[in-house]
Formats: sequence, C-alpha cells, structure tokens
Amino acid sequence: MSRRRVTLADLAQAAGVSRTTASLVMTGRGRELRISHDVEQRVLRAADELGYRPNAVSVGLRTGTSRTIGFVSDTVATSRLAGDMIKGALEAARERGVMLFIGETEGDPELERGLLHAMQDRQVDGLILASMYTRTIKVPKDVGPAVLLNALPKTASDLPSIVPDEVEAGRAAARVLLDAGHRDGIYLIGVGPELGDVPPRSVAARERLVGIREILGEAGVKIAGGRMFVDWLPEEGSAATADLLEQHRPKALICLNDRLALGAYHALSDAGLDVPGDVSVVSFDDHPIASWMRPKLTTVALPHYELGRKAVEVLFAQMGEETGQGEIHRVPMPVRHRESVAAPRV
Amino acid sequence: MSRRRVTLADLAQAAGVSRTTASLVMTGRGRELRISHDVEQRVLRAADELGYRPNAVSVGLRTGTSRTIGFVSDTVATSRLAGDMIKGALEAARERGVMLFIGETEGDPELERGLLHAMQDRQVDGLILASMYTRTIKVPKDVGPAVLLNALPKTASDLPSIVPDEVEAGRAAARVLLDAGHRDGIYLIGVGPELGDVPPRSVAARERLVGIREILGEAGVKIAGGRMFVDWLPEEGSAATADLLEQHRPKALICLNDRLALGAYHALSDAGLDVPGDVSVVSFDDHPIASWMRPKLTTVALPHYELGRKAVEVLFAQMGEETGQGEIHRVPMPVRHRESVAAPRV
DNA sequence: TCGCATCGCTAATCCGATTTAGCAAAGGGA
DNA sequence: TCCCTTTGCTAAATCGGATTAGCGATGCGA
Repeated sequence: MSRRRVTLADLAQAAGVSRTTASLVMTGRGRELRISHDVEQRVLRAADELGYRPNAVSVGLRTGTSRTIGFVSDTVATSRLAGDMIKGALEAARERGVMLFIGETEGDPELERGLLHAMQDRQVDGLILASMYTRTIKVPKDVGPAVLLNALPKTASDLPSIVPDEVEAGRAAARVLLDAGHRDGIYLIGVGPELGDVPPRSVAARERLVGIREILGEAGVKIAGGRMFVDWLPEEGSAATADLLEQHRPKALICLNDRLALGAYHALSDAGLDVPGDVSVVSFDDHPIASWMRPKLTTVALPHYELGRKAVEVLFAQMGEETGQGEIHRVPMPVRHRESVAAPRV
Repeated sequence: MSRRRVTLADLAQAAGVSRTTASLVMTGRGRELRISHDVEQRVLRAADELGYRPNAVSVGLRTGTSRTIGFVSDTVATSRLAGDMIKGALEAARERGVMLFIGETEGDPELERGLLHAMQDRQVDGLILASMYTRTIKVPKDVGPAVLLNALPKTASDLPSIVPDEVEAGRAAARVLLDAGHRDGIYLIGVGPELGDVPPRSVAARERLVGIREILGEAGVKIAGGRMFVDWLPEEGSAATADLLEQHRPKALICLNDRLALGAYHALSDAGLDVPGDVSVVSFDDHPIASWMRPKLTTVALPHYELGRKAVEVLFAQMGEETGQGEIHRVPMPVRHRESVAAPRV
C-alpha cells in the first residue's frame, strides 16, 4: 500500500551528503558541528521534499529514550469518573511531544508486573501509576522515573505523589454551609460524625471528614450526626437519608459524594422536603450528574483533568532532576456553587 | 538505581554460547535450527537466572513489528460514556500481548496528522480510529492496517468499520413498547416522527428512527408525534416533554438517549404523571444514570466494551489477511429491561 | 615555504536484537 | 581411505538512526 519509508540514508543520498551530515542537520546540531549553511539548506530541502521523518524506534534504540510514557492504573483509564485524568495527562504529554501507553492492572499484581515489564521493555521514559480512588498502594521496585497519581505510597518511597487536596475540600464544603448561615442540624451522609466512622482504606473519606470537622469545630458548630456507608452508592444515600429522617429533622446534609447526594435527593423528595428550601445539600466529586440533578448540586469538584496534567509535569521535572524526593503534590478541589444550598429556614 | 538491563550478549556469555544461539533458543526456533537439547536448556536456565527479557525496541527495529497498536479518537478516550470502549480494546490487546498507544485529536485535523505520524514513527502494527459518537469520518491516506470504531468512512474505503447496530436497537425499543401492549400515544423525544426530523450528522438518530418506524409501521401503529433536539441534553428532554404535555397526553415516550429521558422524567414528574403507571419510557445508551434513576430506566445499551474488543479483533484479522474489504461489523445493542415500561393504563 | 590550527565533512562504531550464510566436526557409504 | 551429508553451532550482515574520531583542504603566521 504505502511505499517504503524514507530513511536517513535516502535523505543523505538525495542531498548528496553523508548520513552523518544528514543526521547532524536533522537533529539541529549542524551549527554546533560546523555544517555549512549551504549544505544545511540542501539537506533541509531534501527532507521536506521526501517527507523524511526519523524512525522513532531506531532513535529509541540508539539513544535509549523513547519519548513515551506509560500510564498504568488499576482501572482508572476506563472509569467514567476519571477519564479526564487521562485527558489531562494526554494533553500535557502532547505538549511535550510524548506519547502515552495505557494499561490496566485491575488490581491484579501479576497483571501489573506484566504490564510494567511490557512498558519497560519498550523503553518508556517514565511511568504514571494511577489509582481509581485515592488510596495507598504498594510501590513496585525498580520502576525507574515514576509518579503516583491519585495514590500515596504505602511504605516510604522516593516517588512523588499527586493527589486531590481532600482535607481542604472538606474545609470548603463546611464553609459553604457556614457561609449560608447554617449553625445546626448538619448531618453527614457516607461517614459517621466521628473520625473513626469512615470506610476503611478510603483516603478521601478520612481527609474530607478531617477538613469538615476542623472548620465546623473552629466555628463552634457541632455535627448533629451521620450515617456511614462503604460503597457510597445512590441506594446507600437514600437509605442513609431515609434512616436519618425517621429520627431527626436535618437542615443541611454533607454528602460524601455525588452518588450519595443523588440518593439523598430521592429520600428527601419522598419525605416531601424541598432542596434547598428545607434542607441544603453539599457534596463532593462534581460527577456529571451533579449538574443534571434538580436542583443542581453544589459540590466540591475532583480536579481530574488537573491531576492528570500535574502528573505529567511532575514526572518530567523528576526525569530532569534525577532526585526523587517523595514529595506530595496536592491539587486544589474547587467548589462548584450551584443550587442546592440556601440559608436555613428560620 | 536499577543496574543495566540484561542483554542478549550477556545471556549468551553466561550460557557460553553465541548470541545467535541464544537468540534462536529464546525465539523458540532452536528446535527447527538444530540446537541440541543440552545447549537449549543451558540458555533457558541462564535466561531465567539473569531475568533476561528482550529489548522490545531492538526487536522492533529489526523485525519492523512493535506489538503495539494505536488508539486514536476524537475525544472518546476520555469520554465518561465510552471509556468502556478503551477497556474492551485494552483487554483484547492484552490477550494478544500487545500494548496500546492512545491519542486524541479533538477533531483537529492538524492534531490528527501529528498523532498518526507520531504513532507510525513508532512503528505501530495497526490503528484504531475511534469516534465519540457514531458518525462518518474522512479516512486519512496511507494509514496502514486500521479499523474504524464507532465510525463509518465518509467516502468509499477499504477499512472495516465497527459500529453499534442502531437500526436493530430502534427495532428493539419499539418492540419493548409493543410487547407491553402499547398501540397509541407513542411519542418521540429527541427526533421528530418523520425520517427527516433528525439532528444532522447523527448516525444514531437516523438509524434508531429507521428501526423504530419499521417495527411500529409493521404493527400498524402510528407514531403520535415527536420533538427534535440537536444535543440531546437533559434540559432538552425536559423542554421537549413539557412542550408535548401542553397539547397531548402521551402514553409512552421513546427518548433517543438517556439524558433526554432524565429530562423527560423531570417534566413528567412536574406534570404529576407517574412512570411507568401513566407513561412508559424507553430509551437508548444505558448511561450509568439509567440505573440510578427512579424508576430505573429501561434502555437499549450501547455495547462500548464489545465495540472496543471487536475493534482489536477485526484489526488483527485484517493484519493477518492483508485484504481490507471495508466490511461493516454491527455489534448488537442489548435491551436492559428495568422499571420504566408498563402496560398502558386502560 | 613549512607547520599548525581551523573548517567542513565523513567513515566507522554502536544500540540490541534477528536472520542469513557458512564453517568445523561427526557420521555414513562406496 | 575418500567424499558427501548431516549435525550443531557461529560469524557477519542488517534494521535506522546517533555519535565519536578523524581526514583532507584551506588559511594563517613565522
């Protein structure tokens, strides 16, 4: 179908110079190594006419660098929630002329090993080890330059981490309610009011709660109660809220994610309560449904796109420096003010 | 950090044989080329001890094949809707020991060219050209082995296409209502009742409508009306349904996608109508929200995962045969029976 | 005019594998 | 004993570039 690719040898012949000269010109080292302007122009013109593009595989073999990075995740690549993470990484990579390999481990260590090997065998310049939900992961040995995305190292590691700033997000959610004038009747959906009442292994749950408690505590506001659930699904949000309503009359709900909030909406609606007239709702994640719900949900957004970008940026910085410092980069989670929060009814 | 990789030369030396012999053994051609069992075992053992893995870049240079395919899309890679497409492709690729490059063009032809070049420069064995929404695309020249995913060639092309079977999906949706006993008061949300009343360039809209009309027509059932909207967003579903309710009293709604259905739910609820008691709703896509809605939405699912898998399968078949035939592979769209359809009220 | 530095370019090697062609030793037949 | 196969392995070429070392021509100062 397509005729043979144009190689450096073809280019050199067309320009009437040696392969060395052609290479020097094409890599931009012609000046430095005293190639005459005349010859340089001849090579450049020939390259343009022939449509010469260096074979990246060959360059990779010779230089040991492939202008390629690997994006390995448990399942994030295909999660609807976090596709933006890939997008951010993709764009940041493109800006640097780098391609992205992706792979999923599905939590299987065997798969992970195979995947990392396959990428290393292809001489990736660096790796992004991503996780669907923020959590701690065991860092593989000898991965070369790498960053953790949406994940923290389980044991001390010199790999940098990029994670959403969940504590600050918790503070922000609490401030949203305080700013609206709420001082009591604030309940939590997804976690209990105490620091111990969080789903195990959920960094987001723990940190969000820390932030919430900190700000409410500072304001002298007491959390009226909460319901802990592990998976944070809509049904759980419904159940938690319905259960709550049997005994209490909440004025505001902090739902630990948008799916819980969706369920909470349903339960509130069933109870004939109006959002935000009777009950204000604030949530986390900014899942697409948040802006489809009625009323539109005020929520603290997971900055997926920014996380992805940042991962690539940090990875490149690290590749330059060669000094892994295990730094933790926290990406701000912006509040999306919408329609689900109002002043408490007097 | 990590010591130098073990090369074939290291392996040969450790086993006390030539690089040729080591290579023959490792590529499994030892038998064929008369390497003694004894030597073979020695090489194998050494390889195991040293942890030898061939450098894929070098192999790629020598053999011209990279065990890598490229997944180029307009924006599908990061769309929440279609991440499953990637997942299907990823798994099918892994089963074949192949890695996946991904890239997004965002509809920019310049970006697309650059991306295709970057992939070809890296000697990908094949390409998947994917689209977010089913549509016709202009096929780039000289791409080598490739398949179109969720897309059809704008002009005649010998590249195979993999698309969801939208016409059959339309038939299925119509049958769902017929089977439930509906014979009149069936309205369309998202397209008009006539074949001309569809958003331009939307293959899905056109084909779904064709299927719907075919089955209803065969049953002697007339479509009572419809409302055409271009973007199929929740607000449009609300608006369309509200508008409809001003003049008509529908018994069933065929929403052209789940977001429209979500909006329709809201409008029906506002009008005090019960789903499915007063109005049955059937939809398309099986977006995640479909099972979060109340009542859960009966919808004809886009088989994203299967589309992705199929793309890789067809690509490999094509790479084997060298005979692009421009075949169109239609992947079935299964009905997800849930709670939004009931017999019409008598 | 000779010697040396500079200029402008190229030959040769290397990266790490695969593959072709062929060599030395052993075996077999006449 | 001589010649021809077969066996078992290896030297060398190759893929397409980057890089090192160096070569011939020119210019300049003494």
